[in-house]
Amino acid sequence: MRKPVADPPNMGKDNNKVKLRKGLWSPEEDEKLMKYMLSNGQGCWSDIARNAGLQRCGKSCRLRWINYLRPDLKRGAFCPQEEDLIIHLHSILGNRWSQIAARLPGRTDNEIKNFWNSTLKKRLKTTTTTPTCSSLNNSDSISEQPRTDGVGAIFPVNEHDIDIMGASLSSSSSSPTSMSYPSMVTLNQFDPFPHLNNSYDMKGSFNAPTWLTTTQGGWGEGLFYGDYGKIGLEGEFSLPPLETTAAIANNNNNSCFNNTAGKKNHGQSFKVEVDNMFGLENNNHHWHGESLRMGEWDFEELMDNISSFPNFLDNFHC
DNA sequence: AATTCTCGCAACCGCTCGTCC
DNA sequence: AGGACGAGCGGTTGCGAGAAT
Repeated sequence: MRKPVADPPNMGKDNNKVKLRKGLWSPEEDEKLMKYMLSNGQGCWSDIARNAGLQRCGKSCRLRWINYLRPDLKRGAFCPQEEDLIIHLHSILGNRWSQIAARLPGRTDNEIKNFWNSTLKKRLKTTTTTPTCSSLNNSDSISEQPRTDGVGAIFPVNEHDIDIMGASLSSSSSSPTSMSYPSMVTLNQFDPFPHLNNSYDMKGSFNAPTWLTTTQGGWGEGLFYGDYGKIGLEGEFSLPPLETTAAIANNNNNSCFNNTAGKKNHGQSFKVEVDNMFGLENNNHHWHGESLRMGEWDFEELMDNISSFPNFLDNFHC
């Protein structure tokens, strides 16, 4: 946080040389920007700054709107599902915060980035002290590989990597014993826009896409039961393994998180069939196991496919 | 009670990309 | 073609609050 910069002495004397304010936004500035945006909508940000009567640069206004004032923002702590989704998406996308944010309704890239850097990164790091996953630090070490063509993370390229990722994610999932979840009441009370479709139903179900579905060979128990009390309790569940199986593909209802017959598969290797996962089998993009890296994908197409998971984010209630 | 340390997060900075002229 | 401009993104900074000493 930064100190609000005091109005410079000459402010207003010369409209052409008004010094722009920096630092924290005052409630008055927030109100001005909010009112302007709600009545005029988005446009050229430098015009918005000027027309709204703000001594701010357009860039600053844009940031304030996106990160704080936007009515559809969800506020409060990240719920465990969001955390796991962030970890998973980060393992795929790397530090593409805006891409990750686009898949977390109501969350901003800045928020996710801060959360990652301040919380998840550390948590993942501490989990890597275990011998089973020491060879690969954490999802960071996956994602921060040199990029090709500006494309993000390197996909797990072999079964070992996938296992490691699973181990890495496993203990990163929040345990209810170590995290305090914000209460529903608190969040709703804090919600300045109750009329909007913010969902903070802490008991709500998380209908995951088909590719997250648990099967016999898929996710282990203790993971994503759709019941917060169960999530991560085992501390050793496996990563949504960037894979699916034919069985999963056939199981196209929202039965995920409810598999009680699943067995823990930590330590096991996954069969990776990314074609199924992203529906790429008709697009000449095939998973070649050992050698395929993220940079070789059509990134946008990949993300389109991720986005197309049925009812995923729509049913994502935290 | 005072001081120091640590952490979370709002906001800035610098860069890239796309568009327009 | 290339310069100007705006939007957007990711990295970084620095302040405030709470915890620890």
